[in-house]
Amino acid sequence: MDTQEKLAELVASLKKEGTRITPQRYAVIAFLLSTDSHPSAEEIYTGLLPQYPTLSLATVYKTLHLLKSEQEVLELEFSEMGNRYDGRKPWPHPHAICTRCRKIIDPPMLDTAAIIEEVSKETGFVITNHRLDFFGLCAECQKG
Amino acid sequence: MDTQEKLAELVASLKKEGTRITPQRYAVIAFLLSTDSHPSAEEIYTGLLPQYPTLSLATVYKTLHLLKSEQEVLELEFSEMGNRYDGRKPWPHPHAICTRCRKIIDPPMLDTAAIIEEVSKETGFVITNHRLDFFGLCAECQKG
DNA sequence: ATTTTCTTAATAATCGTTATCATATATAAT
DNA sequence: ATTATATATGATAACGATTATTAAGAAAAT
Repeated sequence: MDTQEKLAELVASLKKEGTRITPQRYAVIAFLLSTDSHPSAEEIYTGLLPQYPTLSLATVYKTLHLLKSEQEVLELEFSEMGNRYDGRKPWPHPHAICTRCRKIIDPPMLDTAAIIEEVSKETGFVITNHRLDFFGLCAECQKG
Repeated sequence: MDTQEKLAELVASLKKEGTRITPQRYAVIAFLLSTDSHPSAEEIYTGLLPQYPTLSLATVYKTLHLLKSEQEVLELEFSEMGNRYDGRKPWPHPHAICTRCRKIIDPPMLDTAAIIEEVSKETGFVITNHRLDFFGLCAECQKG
């Protein structure tokens, strides 16, 4: 399924639940589905500002919350570098994060299900969410 | 090695590097080594206040930074629930976090080295740090 | 003892995020 | 198409955890 299809589907599903699709919301959603870069709220805001000069950062945050409540965006909380958002893979998955250029990429899937099963057995927890972050230097930043 | 030994050793090592061991610093370090509860800065502060009524929260933060720079405390950043600190196992390791009572426990070691090796190969990153968090309900909170 | 250097306590500043609220607008009903 | 009205927007204030600032205090060096 390509980006356009995903966009249409997501918008339709939101509409069905009674959510109004404003130009601002549409723009934020389209932006999120257009990139693998895990943008921050600020980056979404400044990225859209040229085309939506009256857009408010508050609206970006509100749209992100809306999508989060519908499980349509993954929020990665970082206290140092601010939160980042993934609209393409809005489910928990591992990330590799470059501490120099702050690039975030998705490593090919590890067997997270097996790991979670093990932790669950060892701790007695019912695991409902996870966060697997690997910090280091990306290939490009190793050269510089 | 018990807590008292660890405390003496850590204090000696800090002293050797020219760090002054003030009563406040000693108290924060002793508090951190006395618990597996992964306390917040605020909890350390309020925990010590009865015995150190003039203690400042800023001093707690500064001491935590000092220990972090010496790799003697592990800082777990959470933007929602605030940062938590682990002075007993100050190296990266997995955590199981109860989303209801906010308890944090250490699951018996997974083979994190193998996982990191795999991520490193797949991404080309040099991995220098990691954060493996598993969120859910602890055994007690499943009952309530 | 005096000087220098480091540390503390109190509090102001910071910054990403959230809340507030008057105005604007998407949608449904007419 | 117009209108009604519930909801969303934009501007900005408030928030809260952390960090910075700075005058006063304590430890070490001379």
